[in-house]
Amino acid sequence: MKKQSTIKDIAKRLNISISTVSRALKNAPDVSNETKNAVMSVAEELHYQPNRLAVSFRVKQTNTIGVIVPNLDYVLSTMVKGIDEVALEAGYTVMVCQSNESFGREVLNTSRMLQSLVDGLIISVSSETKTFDHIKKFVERDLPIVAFDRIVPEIIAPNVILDNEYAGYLATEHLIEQGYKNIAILAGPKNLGISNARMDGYLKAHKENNLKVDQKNIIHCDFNQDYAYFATKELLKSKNRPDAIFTISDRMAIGAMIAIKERGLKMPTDIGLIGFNNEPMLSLLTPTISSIEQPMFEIGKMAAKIFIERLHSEDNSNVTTEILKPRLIIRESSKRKMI
Amino acid sequence: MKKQSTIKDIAKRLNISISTVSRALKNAPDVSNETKNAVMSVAEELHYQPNRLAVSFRVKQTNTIGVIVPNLDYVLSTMVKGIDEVALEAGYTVMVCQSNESFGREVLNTSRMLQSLVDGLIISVSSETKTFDHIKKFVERDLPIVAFDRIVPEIIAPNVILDNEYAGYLATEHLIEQGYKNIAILAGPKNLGISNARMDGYLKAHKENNLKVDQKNIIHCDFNQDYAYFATKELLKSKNRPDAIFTISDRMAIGAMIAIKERGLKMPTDIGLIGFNNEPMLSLLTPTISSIEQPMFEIGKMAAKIFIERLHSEDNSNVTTEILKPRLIIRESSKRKMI
DNA sequence: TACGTAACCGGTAACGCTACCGGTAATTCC
DNA sequence: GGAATTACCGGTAGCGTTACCGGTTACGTA
Repeated sequence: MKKQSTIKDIAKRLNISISTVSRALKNAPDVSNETKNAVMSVAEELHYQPNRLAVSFRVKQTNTIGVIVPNLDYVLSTMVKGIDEVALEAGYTVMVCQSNESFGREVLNTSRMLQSLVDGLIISVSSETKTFDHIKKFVERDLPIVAFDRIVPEIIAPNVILDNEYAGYLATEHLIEQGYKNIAILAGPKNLGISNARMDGYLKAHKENNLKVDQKNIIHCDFNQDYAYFATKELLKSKNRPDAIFTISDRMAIGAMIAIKERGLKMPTDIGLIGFNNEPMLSLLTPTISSIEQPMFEIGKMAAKIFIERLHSEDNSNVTTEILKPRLIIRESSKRKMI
Repeated sequence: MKKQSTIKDIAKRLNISISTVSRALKNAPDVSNETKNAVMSVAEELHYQPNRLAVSFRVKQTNTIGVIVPNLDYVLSTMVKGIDEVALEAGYTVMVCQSNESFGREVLNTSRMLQSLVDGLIISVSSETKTFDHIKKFVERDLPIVAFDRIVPEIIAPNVILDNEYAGYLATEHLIEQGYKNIAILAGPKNLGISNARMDGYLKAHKENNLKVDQKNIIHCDFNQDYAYFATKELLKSKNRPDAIFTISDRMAIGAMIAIKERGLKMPTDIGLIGFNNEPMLSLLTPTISSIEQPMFEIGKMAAKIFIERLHSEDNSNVTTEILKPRLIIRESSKRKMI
């Protein structure tokens, strides 16, 4: 381990005090330009790199922001890229950790980060997360938190999320408008907020169109292709089989698609299908699959923006929820009306 | 900012010295069990959390390992998950940064990390990276480095990579074995190691089978669906059009597929196609597309394993290159021989 | 001439923790 | 019974940096 040069070295070299060097380095007003220049050039010469650890320790600020996500799939990794974008811009380093959808892992990550490693947290909670004590610890320490994608109780932290209800509404409304009348929804786990909100939109669209909802058309299953496959298979067996399916993720849509094809049904004529997230592959399948697109990058940027605002403001009592709008992407799988 | 309790608080509470508390907390042998228990319980009571920043500063070790990747696509994010896995296991925190394939961003990230934030670096360099001074700085400071996925000159750091030449060989050999004779390759940028290695395998397979390579069948283009699409379109126009295409990424395979379909050619009869990475969507396309699978998770784990070994060993002069084997996944797009 | 005021700069403490040295009391050994 | 060993524990320095409080010099101003 070669010795890193410090401000002390610079001071010794110039026969000035370390405090002057420190001030010169940060361009303080009470240092003459002459000494500033001298310091700068010696710093250059010695390849001086400030020891961020020492600084952070001293000023109790790390200038890094912790990001915890359940995984790094298409959606989340794009959101993280958004966070990265504005964080870097603002001079912060981002520390990304994955919880792997595990509550324990999430708690571990938060507690490690809490040990003075980060100035705050931007988090998308795992699907297992039901309690929020680990997050409250940040609040108690007055460290800003913002939640994104997956919601967290508002008392605890501001949220940046998609308008999931509207998204569900949009998808369902589109199917109804295309003449589908017996629409099933492959929802996520029963108590997952993100899933329920999308289902609310589904219900709302039915109500507005005076269609009644068959409870058998509401399927709760895991966010997962295989589950969706089996669920769809079951659905299609029933005598009053649905004529359209709305899945709350594209992966689930794929599972549904496979079951539909196996059954020999044609999309969109026999049955309609619409997914969620608009992953790029959807336009490559036959038929191409409709989906709901969310502004992932913007959600990430917004989360980081709010985070940094809170970091710089004294009063963080106002906890807001930022809701971004989705967009409906119509493709072959759900478009049976010709214009 | 509520005051965090420190070992000083614990010491005061028990009327013992801070050094004893420090030792008790880390279960040192020269502290009686009695005081250890007392310390532990008071620590619990005060919600004591060690200040990792102070510790890291003091012992000049952060216990975090920096990871820099060009992006977080399917392949890289799985590799990162592998790194995460063994790092967490070994008690390290992982700090992931994206360079967005930008050299400038990569340098920025490395230099920030170098400011005593990490104990070393696991990196997959950006495609723009041609010089390695920013990485050498780690070496100069005796901080371990390991490169993965994208290779780095061996003098600088050990590598963990796929056997790209063998992968290229495997794909090409398979196409030849299926009776294709005029095989094109959509390679990456001209000076990208990863791409050239795969091309070497392509050449080797030809040589071994006494097929000569038509230079017009070697196309260099960006790692990108659109480029691949246009390149393929051109290829298919030529009078002696290829009867098979090997692309060095799945995204490129998709681009090629679209061009092939547009041209009205059937896979695998008219033309064969094989991609690279085995992204999950390939099995959903019609036809399903063959590909080369790399052990992503294992590469990540291996990189982290080697990294940690180097962290703990004194002598890091032996710089190795770990080469993992790919696997050929045969699907419809390239299988025209019935058995 | 005396004094106020900039303009600079230096000294020191402190952040929380650990490493090291040294000390005391109790126990063991010949 | 004296020396050596063991089992604990305390004091202190210091990691690199910044914040704070002073101090010195030079220059105006009355």
